[in-house]
Amino acid sequence: MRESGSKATQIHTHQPSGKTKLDRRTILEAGADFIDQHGVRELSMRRLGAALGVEAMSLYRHVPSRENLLDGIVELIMDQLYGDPEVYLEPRNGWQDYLFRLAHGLRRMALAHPRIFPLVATRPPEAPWVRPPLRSLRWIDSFLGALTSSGFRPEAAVAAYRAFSSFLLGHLLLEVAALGAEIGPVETDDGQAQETGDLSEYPQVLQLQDLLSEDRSADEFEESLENLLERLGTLIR
Amino acid sequence: MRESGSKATQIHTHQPSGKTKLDRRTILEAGADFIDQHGVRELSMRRLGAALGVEAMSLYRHVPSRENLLDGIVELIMDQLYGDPEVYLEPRNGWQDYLFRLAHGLRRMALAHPRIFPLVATRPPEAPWVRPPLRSLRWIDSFLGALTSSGFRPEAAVAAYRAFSSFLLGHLLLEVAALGAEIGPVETDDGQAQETGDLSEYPQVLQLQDLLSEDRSADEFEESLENLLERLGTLIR
DNA sequence: ACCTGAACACCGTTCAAGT
DNA sequence: ACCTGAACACCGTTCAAGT
Repeated sequence: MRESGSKATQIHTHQPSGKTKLDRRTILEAGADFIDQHGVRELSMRRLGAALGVEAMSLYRHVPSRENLLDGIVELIMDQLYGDPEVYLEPRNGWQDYLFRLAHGLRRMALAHPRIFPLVATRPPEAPWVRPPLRSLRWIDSFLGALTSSGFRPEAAVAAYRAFSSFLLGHLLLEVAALGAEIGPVETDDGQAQETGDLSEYPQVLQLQDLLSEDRSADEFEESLENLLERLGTLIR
Repeated sequence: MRESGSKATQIHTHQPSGKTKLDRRTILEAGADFIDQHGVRELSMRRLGAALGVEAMSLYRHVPSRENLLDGIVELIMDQLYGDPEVYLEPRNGWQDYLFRLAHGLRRMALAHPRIFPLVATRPPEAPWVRPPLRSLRWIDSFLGALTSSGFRPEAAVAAYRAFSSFLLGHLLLEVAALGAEIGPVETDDGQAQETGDLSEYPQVLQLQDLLSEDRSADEFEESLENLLERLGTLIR
């Protein structure tokens, strides 16, 4: 009956049986699990309560609303980045190594939680200049510090922060979207499960379909990141 | 009582008084208007019905579900790109001019409908290789044709399509998010209206706050696009 | 042929009541 | 102190009934 050390910081499956003490953290973890398995659309307060073996209304003792719950889940997932041993808060081998590790850490996070990442990308941030996917002040501070301490002028560091955010957001969102299409149509109970129809009107698409369907996302990520780092290098002076 | 030529292809405000014939197109336009004004979260079938001066259940005669309605709205907005006189379906002054115009056309669309663009970005596409924000087969075909006819090998054209999509998605999503933050907190009835708290733990952020708050999105777009076009140029052979 | 009323199975959220 | 039952005001969607 006893569960093994249940304070693990990673996301783990919560069975209805595991009647832990029900604090905010437990609820957020269960919520993240739920979205990983069934998608955001399926997540209701009642169902999440049921998953925790508790009446839905009990959640409101620890979480003020469903909106706040979603924000909390995004924050929880972002916090996993601190636990990633490959990612440093301070640069150790120059700013390129720092950015390289940060980018790959974020990519691992996105691929580990493909159904949560769209939330990371689209939930309104707490300030307009806090840009997804680097949604936490602590990481933004770390980012800017790493660059200014490496010789970037303030303007250049901020420009780098913006270019970095937009590159990661675009690439990772497309990558998890492609992944989501493979995972499950549970999210979409309607028309978009439609097969790709008649392509005869689209000769280019028809002819290049094999190339289009190929998955080159890992290589693309590497190449685009390398290009970005080079470009950012020109900002130093 | 008579309205001026009401077949206009642009989005226009539908008052409850304007009892048009209620077909799918009318419903989609009213839906787009509604989202522009109140955000997706506020859009319910009942409220959209009311906005059209009709009982909510009547909508189901023309639209199979709310999900399908949202997809239809995205499609409607994307179709506006065909009406943009600055954007060409066929290249007229080389592939760079073609891509430049296409990118700017998409940006105009995103900025005209900042609350709809996140839907363009995140709705599951009809095939995994159909990437937002270029969500239509017709545009993808146009894109690939423009590049192959300009000397891009098939692999290079596809690589360009991917890089172009990811650049636009990242940049435009961040741009409309920043815009949305300025527009209205109607979307967010909860905690995220919080003011930016104590920044004393984040010295870099504190020091660079003015730079961070500056809006440089138009310049950034131009510069990043130019850089992208240069990079794509190296793919020709 | 097109719209509607009533109904069903859900929601998020509140609050007095229970233990 | 923490959880619950019942209730409120909403949802999306179905379908027999109205015109």
